[in-house]
Amino acid sequence: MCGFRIGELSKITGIPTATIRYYERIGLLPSPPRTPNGYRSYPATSLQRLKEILRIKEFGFSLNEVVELLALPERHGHPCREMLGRVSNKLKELDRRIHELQATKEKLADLIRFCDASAHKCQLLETLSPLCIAAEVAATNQNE
Amino acid sequence: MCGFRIGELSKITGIPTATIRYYERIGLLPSPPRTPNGYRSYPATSLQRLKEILRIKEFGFSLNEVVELLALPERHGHPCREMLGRVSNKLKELDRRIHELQATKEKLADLIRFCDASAHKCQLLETLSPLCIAAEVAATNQNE
DNA sequence: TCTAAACCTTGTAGCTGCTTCAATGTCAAG
DNA sequence: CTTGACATTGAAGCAGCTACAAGGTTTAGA
Repeated sequence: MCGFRIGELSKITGIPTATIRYYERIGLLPSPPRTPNGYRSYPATSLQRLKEILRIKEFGFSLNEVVELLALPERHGHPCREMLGRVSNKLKELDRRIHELQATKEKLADLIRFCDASAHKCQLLETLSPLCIAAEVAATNQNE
Repeated sequence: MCGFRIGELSKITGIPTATIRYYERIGLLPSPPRTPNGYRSYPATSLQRLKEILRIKEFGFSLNEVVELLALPERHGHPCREMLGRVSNKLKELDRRIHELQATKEKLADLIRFCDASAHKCQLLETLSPLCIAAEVAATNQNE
């Protein structure tokens, strides 16, 4: 009848104990009963819950979204339809973020290409830093 | 000789006044002199500085990294080499994050495909939520 | 029996990059 | 003289943890 201690749960799931307590604090994981000495004593359902949380997080959902998704079947009349909507929205959001990062990455890559091309002037410093010392740049380019 | 007021700087750069004050607080933007009534009176160099900050941020650098990059020419003996190193690291970091997001996105897309394929069972709910109500799922799939 | 280690507890503060709020002060126009 | 648009400060809030500090408990070993 003795449940898991927080450290055991942590070892099984790989979630740090501080994080498990944090999940409890924000209402993501129900407060477990305590042993007489005050230690948390988790039932097997807590382990299940933590695994579900991990799984949903892997799909890119925030903790708030995890709370909502886990509550869907109870709260919502049409959980699957609702779920599908949320998943497609998340997919679009991931797409947006990927495109943003790619745009940023290409700008940065361009910067490096320009820097290599113009050996007499460091485009990196020119663009990212206001005070480019030309001599230093030349020396650096020789060394590379 | 009267400099910019914070609101003017904000309009020019598009950075909210609260954010400009925040940049000052964290040492990213030097504290400007004050007018007799206590208002900040920014010289033109502050405007330049804010524009530089914006530019570097656009390349995916954090504010801490912005501080470091802007200080490179003064602090470092070989600013261009150093800059090149930081830029390549940032490029790798962006790449990592893009791949992570793409992996997440593909997992999510797979989930949707499975859900569509198996009309009798909602894979979304099965995977993301522990209590899948089969009847509800069937009804939802009909409605779509 | 004593001690040291490995647990557990709580509360608090830190991280990033802001945003928002409250309470107040200043200044120009109508 | 009031109204509105500006400015000031300090503090709190967001996400998702992480890392303390200062203590209590339990267990193994000498």
